[in-house]
Amino acid sequence: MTPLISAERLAAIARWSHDLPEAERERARRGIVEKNYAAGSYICHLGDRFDVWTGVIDGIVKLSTSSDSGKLISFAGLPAGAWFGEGTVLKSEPRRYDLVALRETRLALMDAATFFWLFENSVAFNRFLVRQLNERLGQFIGLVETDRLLDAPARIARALAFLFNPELHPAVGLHLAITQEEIGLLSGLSRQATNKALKMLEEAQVLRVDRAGISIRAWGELNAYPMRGNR
DNA sequence: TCATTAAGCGTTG
DNA sequence: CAACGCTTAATGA
Repeated sequence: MTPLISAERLAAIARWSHDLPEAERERARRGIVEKNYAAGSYICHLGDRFDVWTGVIDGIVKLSTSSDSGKLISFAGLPAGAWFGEGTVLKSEPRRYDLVALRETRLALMDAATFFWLFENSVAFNRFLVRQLNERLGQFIGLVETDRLLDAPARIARALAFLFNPELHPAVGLHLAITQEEIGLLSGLSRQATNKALKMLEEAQVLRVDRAGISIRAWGELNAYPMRGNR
């Protein structure tokens, strides 16, 4: 049902594992199982205990929450190669948002004991964690900025820049298979608004829209959008 | 009034 | 068959 991850697969989706000495890498592997989730299904709900550090093998995971009034808020999408949840595992607290599989998704789940063992014993692992947290911090600062701009193309650009981030998601490359509907779900926009904004971004030469996917020329160009004046 | 959305449907690759 | 474009009716600012 939930088999241990193979060494090959771990190498393919976990960039961090490459930097670990063989013994540590094997120890990590034996603490990771694979699990499948159907499209649209919840991986966990806000408030749930979900004490695993999680890697995306395949598919896309959406982080979202709803306010008391029922308004939906999407944070980020996590594509293949992303690892997340270190915050909640470290603090051993309930999840602060819902996790939804946007499409058929396969996850790698590392149990908390293994995570803490690496945290206590592996220099390489900690180096990865610091780099990842630092990269995320920069992303979330940008998120606040675009939240106040409330500009549809800018919001889309931000969501896509997160997905394409080479530091966090090295597996993604310059092309990402994602539908416009999924992009809309991630950025909290309708399908029409998403389509319109994507065409504007295409017009601005920051990306190319192809069937069931998005291509970018360089991550920097996407991440820099919008470049109006000095603010 | 004008803009935006979800839903349904036709087209297409 | 799924992604996308287009139309339409509802919603609301």
